Amino acid sequence: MSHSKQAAKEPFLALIKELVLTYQVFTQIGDAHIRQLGLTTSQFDVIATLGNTKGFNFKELGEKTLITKGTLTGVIDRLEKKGLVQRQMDQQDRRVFQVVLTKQGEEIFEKVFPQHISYFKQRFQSLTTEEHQEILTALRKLKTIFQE
Amino acid sequence: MSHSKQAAKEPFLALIKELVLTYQVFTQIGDAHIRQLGLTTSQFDVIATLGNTKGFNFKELGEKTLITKGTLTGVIDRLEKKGLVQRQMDQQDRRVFQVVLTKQGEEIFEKVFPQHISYFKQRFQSLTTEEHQEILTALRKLKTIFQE
DNA sequence: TGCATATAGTTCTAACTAGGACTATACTAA
DNA sequence: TTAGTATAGTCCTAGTTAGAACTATATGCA
Repeated sequence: MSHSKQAAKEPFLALIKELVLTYQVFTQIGDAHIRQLGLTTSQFDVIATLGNTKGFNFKELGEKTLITKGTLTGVIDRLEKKGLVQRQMDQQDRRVFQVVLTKQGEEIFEKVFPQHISYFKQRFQSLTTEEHQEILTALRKLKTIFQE
Repeated sequence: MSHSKQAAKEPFLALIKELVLTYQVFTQIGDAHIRQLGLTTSQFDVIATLGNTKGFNFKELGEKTLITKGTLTGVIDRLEKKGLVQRQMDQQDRRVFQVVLTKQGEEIFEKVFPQHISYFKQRFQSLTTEEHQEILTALRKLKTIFQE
């Protein structure tokens, strides 16, 4: 969504543009950091979601990471090939796989996740609690608009 | 970025999560609408950017649409194949192509762009000018944090 | 002029993306 | 039991994505 030349006429376009830019900047610095750690964003998300849990099936994992099922199959394939996660049969329902971190996956989680967290945490130090709350409220309001 | 279970401990994660969700919801409804019109988001962005202009070269187009050059080549290729845009030689600099809408591309632009705009415009009606300004300010603040 | 460096766009690779078709399994109601 | 329907995950397709290597052209400086 660019439309910058229209933004004067339609002020809401400036808002959308700002959302896109903010997200873009966020993912760029986040992705760069994660890539340095040898993972993709999706792979990191999966590992972060599975960390400190007993695992989730594909459906749950997809809902939590916002990765759609078709994509998730590939992401899990690659993580499994790297030895970081494992598919486990579900006894109750043979259609279902539980995805769990391997020992190696857990090590990565414990090393990489706090690192990534603190990478962002620093940047948020400058926000007051009030500002934090304002931004949260603003984002929720915006989200609601899109959901109407 | 999921990390929902950590959000209690690290409040800034809730903020990040909300940003991701908001963006996700926005792109989902936007993309769905654009897809109905037979275009991808990137293709739409290019057409929307080129509309009512004399065209842009790849560099300018990339900056405006936030599409990186490597990706842009492919997007333009496909739009060219559809007959919606055209590469034009630049007389001054033979490394440069100007990308312009074809007649057919302009027709699409004139039909589809206002439709898409109004699709979003409706949803923003409910915002007061003040709320609008608050959200804009919040997004800018958040973006600045990521840019530090 | 002629070399060094910069820039524009293309190509390549690995991965992600949504959506829909597909397969296997489970559930539900007659 | 059996037919119909729902669900879980996979496969397939077309497209996007970033980044890095590459080619062609331009520019700046000696």
